[in-house]
Amino acid sequence: MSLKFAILGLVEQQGPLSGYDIKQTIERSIFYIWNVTGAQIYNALRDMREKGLLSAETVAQDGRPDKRMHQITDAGRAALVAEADAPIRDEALRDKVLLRVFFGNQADPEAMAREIEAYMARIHQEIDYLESVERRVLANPGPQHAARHFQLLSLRLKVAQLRGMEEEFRRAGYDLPATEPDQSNPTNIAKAG
Amino acid sequence: MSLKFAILGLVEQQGPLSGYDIKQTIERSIFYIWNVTGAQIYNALRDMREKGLLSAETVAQDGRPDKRMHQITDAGRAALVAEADAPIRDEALRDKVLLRVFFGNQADPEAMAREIEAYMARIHQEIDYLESVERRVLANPGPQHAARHFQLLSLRLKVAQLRGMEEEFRRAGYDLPATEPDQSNPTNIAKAG
DNA sequence: TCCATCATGTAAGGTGTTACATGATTGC
DNA sequence: GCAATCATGTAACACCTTACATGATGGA
Repeated sequence: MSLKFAILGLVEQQGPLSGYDIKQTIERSIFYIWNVTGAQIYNALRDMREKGLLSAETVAQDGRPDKRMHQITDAGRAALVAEADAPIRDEALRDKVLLRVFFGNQADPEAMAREIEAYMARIHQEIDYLESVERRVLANPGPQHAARHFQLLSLRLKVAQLRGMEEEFRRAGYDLPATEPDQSNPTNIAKAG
Repeated sequence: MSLKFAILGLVEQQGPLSGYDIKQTIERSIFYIWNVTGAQIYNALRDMREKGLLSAETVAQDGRPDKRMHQITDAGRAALVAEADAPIRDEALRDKVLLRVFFGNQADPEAMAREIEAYMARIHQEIDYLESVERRVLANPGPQHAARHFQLLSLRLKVAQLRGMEEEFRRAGYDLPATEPDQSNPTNIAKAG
């Protein structure tokens, strides 16, 4: 349901979108929360059209392939609000990185330390990048108060998690490897995996 | 692979275990990292027996059903070490709670605030509980230095994430609802969902 | 010439969730 | 008498990943 919830939310907020647009939008907005592949989106869209949550219109373009622009329907809006109003459940925990840390004694000790430090470097870059996203959101006012509030909150929650981990790794004696900062094209944790 | 990695790690460290034992062990040790159902474990065990990663022996008991005790094989140990030595990849992000926060503007504002505060209360209890686990681990020395180091590290990383979120919710103006502390049977985030 | 971008999809396989089924013992 | 604990499993479905397939345009 979560992927469909995300798609409904994005289509509701950003007008008509193609599958391709949705992929791009996710990579610009909720990449730090929810990761998707193209195949997943096209499958979800077919399903949602069949269930009447979205309506689609094929648009011909010249020099480019046709695209199917999706709009949210009344049923879709109802499904979106129903999900948004449902109680927040604690999600099933599944953290591969923490699992690897837990069984870190099974690995070669020096290799493990290097892996952890490389991971710290990626966390560090991800924090920098999310903060640049935050500044961008703040710089662009726009009228939707509530949408911005929750968008910023989720962003800051994610940053807070990452910062917490970074500090904890430091406390345990691990160090960031020295690197020159690269502002132009920050490695994106969401993409790298 | 992660579930199988976890099972290999536990069977390696805790000697022969039945499917039921593995479930109990997970609930006592890595519940905050990896959540499983019984069905999943029995399916994984069948698979791993067929692939020769585990060997099993059926043990008859009186007054209780038979059980199949599993031991790690050489092939299993090789698979465990191979996974442990593989590079740590950034996992595919999938956080239902942050997704709900991101689209929080689609919900009723007061209901949303209540949901968030209820969630904060669960985070708070989870932190308390994980800290009690940490104290238990510290109180019980045992000879396995490396195992303990990584176990404590993963525990503290998780606590650091939760603390980070708690602070961030507070900064955003959300408050923990007042409750009397219940030490006897802390609500377990891993289980509640 | 080759790669990236735009644009949509199928197919196969892996993983996870939920519901169901069985059946004895122990404690309230 | 009923619920919980011990113990194992199947079946159906939902969801995610990976690989494959097509094909035009525009820039280095």
